[in-house]
Amino acid sequence: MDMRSVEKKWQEKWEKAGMYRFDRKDADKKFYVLEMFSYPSAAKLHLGHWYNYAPADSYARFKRMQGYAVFQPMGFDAFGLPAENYAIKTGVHPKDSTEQNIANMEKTLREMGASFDWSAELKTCDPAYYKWTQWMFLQLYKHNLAYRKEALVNWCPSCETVLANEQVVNGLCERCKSPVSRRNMTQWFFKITDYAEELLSGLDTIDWPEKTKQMQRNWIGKSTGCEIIFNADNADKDEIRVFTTRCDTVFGVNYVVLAPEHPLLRKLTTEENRQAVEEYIAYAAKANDIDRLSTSREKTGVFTGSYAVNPVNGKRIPVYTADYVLYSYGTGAVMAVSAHDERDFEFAKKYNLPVTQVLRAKKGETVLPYTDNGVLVNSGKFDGLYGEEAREAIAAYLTEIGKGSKKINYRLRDWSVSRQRYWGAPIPVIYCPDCGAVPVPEEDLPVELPYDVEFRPTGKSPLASHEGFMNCKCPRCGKAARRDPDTLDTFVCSSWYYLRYPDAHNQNAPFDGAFIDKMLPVDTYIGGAEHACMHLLYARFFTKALRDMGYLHFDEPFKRLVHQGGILGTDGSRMSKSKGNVVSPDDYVKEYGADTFRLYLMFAFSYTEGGPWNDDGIRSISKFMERVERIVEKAATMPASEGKNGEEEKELEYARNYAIKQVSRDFEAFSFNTAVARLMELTNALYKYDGCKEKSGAAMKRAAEDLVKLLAPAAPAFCEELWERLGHADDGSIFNTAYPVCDEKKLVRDETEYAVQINSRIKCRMMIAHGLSEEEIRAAVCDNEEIRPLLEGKTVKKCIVVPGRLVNLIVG
RNA sequence: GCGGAUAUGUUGGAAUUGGCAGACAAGACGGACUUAGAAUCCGUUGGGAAACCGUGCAGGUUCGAGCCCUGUUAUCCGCACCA
Repeated sequence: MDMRSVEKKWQEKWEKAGMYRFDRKDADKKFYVLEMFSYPSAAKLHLGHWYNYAPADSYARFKRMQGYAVFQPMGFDAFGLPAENYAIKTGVHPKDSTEQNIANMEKTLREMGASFDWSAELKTCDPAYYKWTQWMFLQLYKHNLAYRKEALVNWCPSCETVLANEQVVNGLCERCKSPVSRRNMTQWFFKITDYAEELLSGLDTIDWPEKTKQMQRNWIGKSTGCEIIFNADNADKDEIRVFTTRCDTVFGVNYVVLAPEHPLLRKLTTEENRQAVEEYIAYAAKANDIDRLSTSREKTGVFTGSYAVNPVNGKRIPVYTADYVLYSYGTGAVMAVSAHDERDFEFAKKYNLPVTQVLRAKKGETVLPYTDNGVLVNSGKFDGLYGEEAREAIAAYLTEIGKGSKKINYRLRDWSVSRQRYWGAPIPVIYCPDCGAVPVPEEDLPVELPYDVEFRPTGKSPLASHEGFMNCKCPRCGKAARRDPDTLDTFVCSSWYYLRYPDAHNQNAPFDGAFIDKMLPVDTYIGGAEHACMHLLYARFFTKALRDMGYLHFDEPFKRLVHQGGILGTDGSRMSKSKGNVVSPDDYVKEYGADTFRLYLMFAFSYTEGGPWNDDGIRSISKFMERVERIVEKAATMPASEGKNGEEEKELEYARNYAIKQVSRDFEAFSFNTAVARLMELTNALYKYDGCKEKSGAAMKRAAEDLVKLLAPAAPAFCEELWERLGHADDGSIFNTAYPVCDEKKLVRDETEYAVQINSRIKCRMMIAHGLSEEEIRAAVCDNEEIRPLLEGKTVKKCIVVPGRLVNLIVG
């Protein structure tokens, strides 16, 4: 078969018939399959795109044949740094290069033969789309979920922009790998922390890979403990609040530590210590995140000269500052219990601070630092209590004396969304000298991104130097005002796109609420695991926030999530231009056709595992398809007479029904490689049957038709063509026919081969008729001519029968 | 350091979740057809002469373990001074 022209023929037919266009009337039997949309970074699809989209499309086609009204849209996450960096390098405007890339990618995506509903296509850089991204910002602002504050932010000196915490990897910029430094800037934040608890508990309600859920749990980082107030021993009795999960050790506090950024630090520093503390603050600010994050880094710190009072025993303890305490977590201050915390212990040893033991091991020796649960000692009336019980009692006591209370802390921090870059959605806020920050009125949206902007980085936002953009009137008082020169993090754009697709052309709202409630959640979402703590968390946050605003009525955006594995270079490492191990799909597609390539991708890897690229088997897939074509051709031309339903025909029927059952199951589980294997078996069975003397054309055709149907999701154009040759030219498309259903009765054979074991060792195999009782099976086995001699002079103590599998005789 | 995953023939990978390990392929070898074969079809293919032995390694539970438990090693991924 000439794959290229057959593919073209069917792709045009599908297009013309509008086959994959979702009909709103079908919303009650909808099945929303979504693949993560892609960034239009390259002119062509790379192997990763194919591996993500092609098998996922096969899954969508499978659901369609099962009778669902499948909605499978595609679009482009079109804003972002790479286009801008490319522009800086080459001078090509981001809008132009992005549009060019999108046009090219659309073309190849169509050539892939995927059943996307292109009528719902969206591009995040389109004003018709980002108008609503800006609208989202305004809603969050209106509901106190967006706020502006001066904050220490992650700053990438090379990209000259702020990065979200999630975009900092090991202290390096996720994109350009330069060391990230910290800067104080006024930024917009989304209050994702308001949803910390629900983002955590909601994970138990969704069908996601356990690994990904665990990553989100760790990222949210819930920890239950106690906030305790240590009053400074000064005139103001300043309150130093610390967070601890181990309030059972509070009698053993040896000192208190403030993070170098802590607001109380300068106030508590005495004159004679001022110079040392100032130097330390400067030292800590300079240390970049790589140094700071290293656990092996030696602990440093300086004494402030001040003291604080331990609320439980009145002890006067020194106040230090040290950068092993993070300002961004908890209260930015900790109580140090040298005897029962490794870090505090190390610090105390280094600076010769006392170590007060307040816990002892229940059994055996207590070696300091002792950090496990222990029995309290030197803790006044709490002596003798243990672990959780001790913590409860002390927390109650602290509450009683007004010096603390139970507290839950999260590691999750608010999401910083301002970016000092050009190629993104402008933040819809105006700064008026009199009114301050004023949101742009909804009717004035979108705030359009101007084209003629100097985007070479200067450390300032490129938009800041565009006077036409910046100058405006205050929407409140009408005075001259300035726009926010920053753009939104592109993750904002991708946090709600799945809500836009079903209603992609709505001009009056981001989506029709009633319709979206019918179409969402996404039934199956497919994409890479690298988004675990970013996109997938942000999208959940947006859904929950919009729900609480009343715009939609479901709790989670993605019911089921599947990650495709990564395809590595032939050398086993990640594909990259610098390593020169990039595999291009184009040549394979040109030589074998898209269907063959798709089928190979499904067969050669375990979908969720991926692995190093290897094209050894692609010829065999091509051979397999030719084999299918030949046998289908043969079945199509045979006279369709019924046969005598002999043994051979029963075997073929068995193979046909077995394939139906297994392939359905495997597709549902994204176990495509085994599904293809079962189809190869069915093909082999057809050839075997074809070799028989007495064969029935009808049985042959039945098997061939089901083979083509089962294979159709994986090789769509190829199977359309075969379906037509099987005499269904008038039916339209194979994808409008019903998926085969397994007849369980055909899977029951008259006899089954059992393995026969004596004392768990296999001795022989024998055929046992279907429907015998365990007693009858036992009798048959004992009477077997190979088994009988082995039982002589022994008694059978026990007989284990596993139906359809084996019999195990325990003899003594 | 913490958390998660993975480890199976020469190779990619299966194993109905505790029941015949190695499905389906690739590769190799042999045969048929052929002037020819990189086409097609059909065999063989974990080790061992055999009893038997074989799922990273060492134990355990069980009639029975690739699968469960304990320990251990290697690789990958995520988090990492989170108080």
